[in-house]
Amino acid sequence: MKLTSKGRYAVMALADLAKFDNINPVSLRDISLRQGISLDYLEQIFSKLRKKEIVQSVRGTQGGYVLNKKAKEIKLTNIFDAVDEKVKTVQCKKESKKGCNGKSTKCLTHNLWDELENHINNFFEEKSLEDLVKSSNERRI
Amino acid sequence: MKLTSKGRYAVMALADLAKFDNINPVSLRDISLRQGISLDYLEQIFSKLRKKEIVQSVRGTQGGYVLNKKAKEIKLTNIFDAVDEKVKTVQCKKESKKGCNGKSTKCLTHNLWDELENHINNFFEEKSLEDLVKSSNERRI
DNA sequence: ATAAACCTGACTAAAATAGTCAAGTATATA
DNA sequence: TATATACTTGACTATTTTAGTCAGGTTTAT
Repeated sequence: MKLTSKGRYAVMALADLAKFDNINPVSLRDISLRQGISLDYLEQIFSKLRKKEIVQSVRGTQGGYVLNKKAKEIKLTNIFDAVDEKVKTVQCKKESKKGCNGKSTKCLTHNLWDELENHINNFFEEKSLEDLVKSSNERRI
Repeated sequence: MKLTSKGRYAVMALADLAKFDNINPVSLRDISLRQGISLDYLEQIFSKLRKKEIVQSVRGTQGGYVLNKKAKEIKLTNIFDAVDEKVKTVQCKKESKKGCNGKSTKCLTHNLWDELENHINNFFEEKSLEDLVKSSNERRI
């Protein structure tokens, strides 16, 4: 099990955005340079973030992106969700495979995966962008 | 982020083994039939479990596998570890990329991934095979 | 003897990942 | 108004990972 770059990049980019988000929009080019992420790839990621209304775009020269909500209100779960990085464990019900068809022969570990999903998602739901930026500032002192 | 079949199968197979582990070894063929997992794939998985001393093999007719420790002592973390399914998030130190070389320009989210790893691993470290089998029995009543 | 079951390594099709590339459109500013 | 900056979109692709299969073994209870 691993976290993919897309999810990591999305969080890194937004943390960067949250940190430098004053009045002016932040360009992807700046984020690309600061975080070492390909500009083209960032564009794909921000396209998704915009569709889910996590960021707003400002076109033209001096344009860029701004957060669409307060950093406090943007939870990690929203970010991962936007870039299709939800935690998935099993889909037992898909086909009535041996040992798990949702009925009496429920698979031995069915509930385990549910628990695991909840456990991980709880983490993502508690953490906000603000938490990230704060803790990075604290470390700076 | 998703859990792979290899990890799931390992846990499912061991839960099955723990449940039917009396005196006689349990053959992979039985597990394969009960859990709907390819026999050949199970063999690959059990080869790893054996190398990490989670199970013991009994060769020959009437052979199979038995747990090498008590179900209570086998934690999920041991299982995932054995089949190379450890949770990995980032390896910032690998190359001194922009924004994270382990020094002052530590990447904004570095600590987040550490926290996440710990959070997930805690879950795996707390759960034992016995917990799985128990809860599946309780549900049966 | 022989069949059941473990054991090993090589191979592969399909999917996912991590991008690149190309061709735009919008707009602030000189 | 020319132009450079920056967003926008969609198609394409190389690489890696996953989830197995396949083909050959070896061991041992009966």
